[in-house]
Amino acid sequence: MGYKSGCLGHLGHKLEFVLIEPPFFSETNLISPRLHLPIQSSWKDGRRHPSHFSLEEEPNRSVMVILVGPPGSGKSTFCEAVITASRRPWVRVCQDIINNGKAGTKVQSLKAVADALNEGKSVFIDRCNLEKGQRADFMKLCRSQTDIHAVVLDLPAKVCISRCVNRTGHEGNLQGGRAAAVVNKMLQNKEAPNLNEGFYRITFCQNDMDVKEAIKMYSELGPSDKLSSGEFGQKSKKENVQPSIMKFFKKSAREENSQKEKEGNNSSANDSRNQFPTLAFPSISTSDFQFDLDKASDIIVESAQDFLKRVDNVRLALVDLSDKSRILSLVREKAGKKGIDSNRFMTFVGDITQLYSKGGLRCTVIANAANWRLRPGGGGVNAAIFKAAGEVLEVATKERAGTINPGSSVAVPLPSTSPLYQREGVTHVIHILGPNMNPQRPNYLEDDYTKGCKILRDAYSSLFESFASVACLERNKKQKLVELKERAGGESKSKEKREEVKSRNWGSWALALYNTAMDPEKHKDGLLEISDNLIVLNDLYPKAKKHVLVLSRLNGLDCLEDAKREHLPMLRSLHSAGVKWVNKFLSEDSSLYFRLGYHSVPSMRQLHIHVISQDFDSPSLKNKKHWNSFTTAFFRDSVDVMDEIEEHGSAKITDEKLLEMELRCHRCKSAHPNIPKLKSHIAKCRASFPPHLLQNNRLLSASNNDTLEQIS
DNA sequence: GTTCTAGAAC
DNA sequence: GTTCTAGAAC
Repeated sequence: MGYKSGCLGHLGHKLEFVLIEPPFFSETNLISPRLHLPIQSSWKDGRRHPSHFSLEEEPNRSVMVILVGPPGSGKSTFCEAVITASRRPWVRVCQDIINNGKAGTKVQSLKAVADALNEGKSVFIDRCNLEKGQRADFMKLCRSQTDIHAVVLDLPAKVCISRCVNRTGHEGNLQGGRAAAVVNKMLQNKEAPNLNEGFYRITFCQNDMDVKEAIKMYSELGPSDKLSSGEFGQKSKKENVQPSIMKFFKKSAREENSQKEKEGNNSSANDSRNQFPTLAFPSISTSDFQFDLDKASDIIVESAQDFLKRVDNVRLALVDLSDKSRILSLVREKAGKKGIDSNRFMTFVGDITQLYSKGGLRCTVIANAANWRLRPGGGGVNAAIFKAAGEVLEVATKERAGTINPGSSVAVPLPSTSPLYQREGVTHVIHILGPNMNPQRPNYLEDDYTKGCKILRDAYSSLFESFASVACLERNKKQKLVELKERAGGESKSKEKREEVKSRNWGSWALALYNTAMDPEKHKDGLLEISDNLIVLNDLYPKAKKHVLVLSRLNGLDCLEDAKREHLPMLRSLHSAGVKWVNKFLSEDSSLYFRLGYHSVPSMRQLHIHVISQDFDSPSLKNKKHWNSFTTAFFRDSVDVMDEIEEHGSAKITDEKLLEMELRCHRCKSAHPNIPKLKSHIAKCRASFPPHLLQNNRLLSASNNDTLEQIS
């Protein structure tokens, strides 16, 4: 680990200190689903799910101290003084040095804070934090077992300025003459912390004496101590500066948490987190099939983590009946260690057939630990689900499949007449069969865990993939329903609307490709290939080393949304032309990788495939929209588009909101605070591409044997 | 789609 | 002070 830690003797106590320093914040460490917390407002609520509270595990309460003060107010000195004298494990997160000793970003700080809190450490947030908005993101990271404090270093501006002017070697490089201007400007926008923001305690320090007292107070705050709540030391209320320290007993923590647990379960029906498609699943193979719990829990956590990295706006919940469940606690522990966002992957104690009615957990899809015949009975989850869903599930299952192999799954839409649908809101049951280590049951693996683990991995990956496609279908259905309602609501109005949508207003700049396609001879310069039905040209502003457009010449086929079954021959020829150029480029530089695809909502009129190398090494790639248009689901691989149109008559168009997503490396999925940082990362990232891209020839490379075959 | 620029963030 | 983003204009 790249942080320093150690022990110092202090009054006979063991003292631990932790100073964050590079290379702890290397880019690879930024791979953390938890980063969604500050970025994705939809998971604002950072509390752990009620089912995550367990009496034995409850750690001492940690404290998040947000320091508030301009440069020169002595924030760093404050932290260091407390950390060297305290018995509590503290982490100081200082944005000025977080990036390999240099100034870093807020996202990096947020990540460091989240990590420290996850480890049960207390945190000093050493940045100015003068405005409410600057504090808010950090406060969102807080979980229920952490108290948020503010220490306001409210010293006279001239004191701060003179300290800045006189200091040398400041971490944030703010020193000398320009400091005065910066401090004054910052103080103009100062918003004093308020308890309403969510602080448990706020300590104001008006002078050096106050600061000393506050340092003493925090230094003496032992691991299980708790300061009293409220505002202290504001203006001249000196009597409150030295607050009483009360012992915080574990017992009271337990009581509080069990209370929270109750409240959580009752109110979670309206919980905003319930709006995401959620898959509830039992642990596969670990009960009747006697699969090793430790191995199984590893596989569950890894599979879930991998899935959640790739798919947004979904949740997974591992469910077991008993709160003493060994598999639940193993998974909880391992998921915690990996820093998986517990709002997206949770463990839940309850009956999988009554999650909503009894537990308040809305799960649109549940998994069934099925038998190979896909028949009811046998006891356990399988019997319970078939019983709760009624006969209609048996019928619906039979329509889909007769039997199932270990390691695979079968998704069955649940008829709306099923009680499970009506009462619990379950739209699909996914049957899944895992490996069997029980000699009494079919397909006994004779303790071959190499095979067993592979099958279990396959089973979970098949389950999660089924869930993803089900969730996607449901989402589209809802959208269509809304559209239908709108149309029924006002035929004349909606007619106009549709016309408007259909004849989308393309700006003059958006017609360049259309004009070229209609009259290529006029725009011959720079065209790589012209035929009767298509044109290939270099993108005027290439976003990678190689970036060409394969343009349809069909008038009226403006964008992906317009592409229907009758256009399939055109789509196939565009694709083949693209693959041909990929092969040419690969023969010139075999180190490249390529993708061929469409933008869900293009900026330029006239249907075109982007053929783009995956280095994204280009000065024309300048902003978030550029990046996300090629690396999120906004980019629709040509192979998928052809499959979808063949199967459903049209291709899925993804939401333009994807373009606003955080910046993630397209290979290792690490998050980055801005485009320059992202670009320097991707210049060196050599992680393998996500598994999804390695399938179905979505990614073309010199080593891809099928590349050549695709031309024919 | 790009360019320009105000202002947010540091 | 500088760096970076996001929105307007084209």
